Amino acid sequence: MTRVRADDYDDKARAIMDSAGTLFAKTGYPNAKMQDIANACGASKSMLYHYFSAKDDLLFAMLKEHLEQLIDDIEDVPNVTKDPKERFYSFVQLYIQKSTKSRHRHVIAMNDLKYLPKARQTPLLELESEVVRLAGELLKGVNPYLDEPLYKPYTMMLIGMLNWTDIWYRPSGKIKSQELCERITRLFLCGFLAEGSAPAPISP
Amino acid sequence: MTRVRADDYDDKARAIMDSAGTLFAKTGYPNAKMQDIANACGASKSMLYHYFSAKDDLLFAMLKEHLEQLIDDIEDVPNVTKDPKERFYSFVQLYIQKSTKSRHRHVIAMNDLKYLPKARQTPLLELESEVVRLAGELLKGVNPYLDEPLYKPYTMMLIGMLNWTDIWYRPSGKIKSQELCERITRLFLCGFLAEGSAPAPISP
DNA sequence: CCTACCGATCGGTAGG
DNA sequence: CCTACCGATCGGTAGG
Repeated sequence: MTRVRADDYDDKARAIMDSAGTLFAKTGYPNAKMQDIANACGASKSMLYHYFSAKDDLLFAMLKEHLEQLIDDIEDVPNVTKDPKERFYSFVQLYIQKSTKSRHRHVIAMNDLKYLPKARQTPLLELESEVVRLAGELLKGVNPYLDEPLYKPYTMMLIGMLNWTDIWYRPSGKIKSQELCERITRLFLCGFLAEGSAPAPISP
Repeated sequence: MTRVRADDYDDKARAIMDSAGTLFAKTGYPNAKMQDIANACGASKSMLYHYFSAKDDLLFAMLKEHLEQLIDDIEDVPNVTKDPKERFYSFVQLYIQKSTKSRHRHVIAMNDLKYLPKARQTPLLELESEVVRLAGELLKGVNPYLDEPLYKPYTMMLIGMLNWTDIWYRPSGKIKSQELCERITRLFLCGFLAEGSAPAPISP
């Protein structure tokens, strides 16, 4: 009989990633000491190293899980509705109506990727490119009349607007997240649909 | 006769801030070693400490100068034109048509402020608030018909879009910076002007 | 006696 | 799971 991994191994690993995520988001990866993370988990430093053999591994696992989850969610958007504008709105919702955990990881993905060695950055950068590509597809669905090279800048304008909400927006404030989603969607679509030659589509 | 500080003292301090800024922007503040900065300057580490008595002082001086310059530039916008939409366009230009140096410092202000001790963060955060306040004033000029608490989120949508250009936009690419300024201005103003009750202004 | 630097090294810290 | 400790690193300093 070979010894098996404890049943709650994955649960504990996730709990560590959550505590570490909160800390990384608040202080930045280099400022967060392994001892701090251990304290935040109510565990010892050695216990941490049982689950993640290096600080980099912890950051990498956290970001990989986050980006893969985000991509899954975006890929699911077309199953929700066929209307391109509603798909766009669903995408905005994904970014704004996130859990605290997801918001933290998003901030970390933006700020702390550069503290990983190049070789570990690459697969994560590829996942980020995939997010951008999927967002671009959604934009093409909304307004197919632009020149191809223009979708990238508009995608980035949108993603910039959405990413920045992590910095300033607090769902506990006056503006409800639904209202913010609606305002961002209206603002962006109004300007984006006005671009390019947009002849009335011919119904078959 | 009292000895005076070398004539080129300020020039050299500026040259150090430029080299350090490039490094901080690329690797992040904690990853940039004083030795690396010295190497980038073609100088010795001791020389660095002659101009900045600590690494934190270097970061602080750089960000203070950058934010004060940015605020000066924004405050000058009303002198360029009276038309609110043209003022808005000038503001967008300030953010997009930046020098490499300014772009680097902007990235650093976003990412690395948290590596300063709290007491040194505070004055810089106040300068950042002033930038947001001034941007809000410009938005109010363009569309004065919104409820007061709504200007903050729209200001942040705009600033998010603008800040993110530091990440993805390369002026050397296909899209010229003027075109990007125009597209961002069109996109934002189209959606922003459609908001709120906007009765036709009565000409006197 | 000053400022502008250099080569060398110390004291403290953090990942593992 | 803890304490003790290492090898390496790095910000900051002292002598000339």
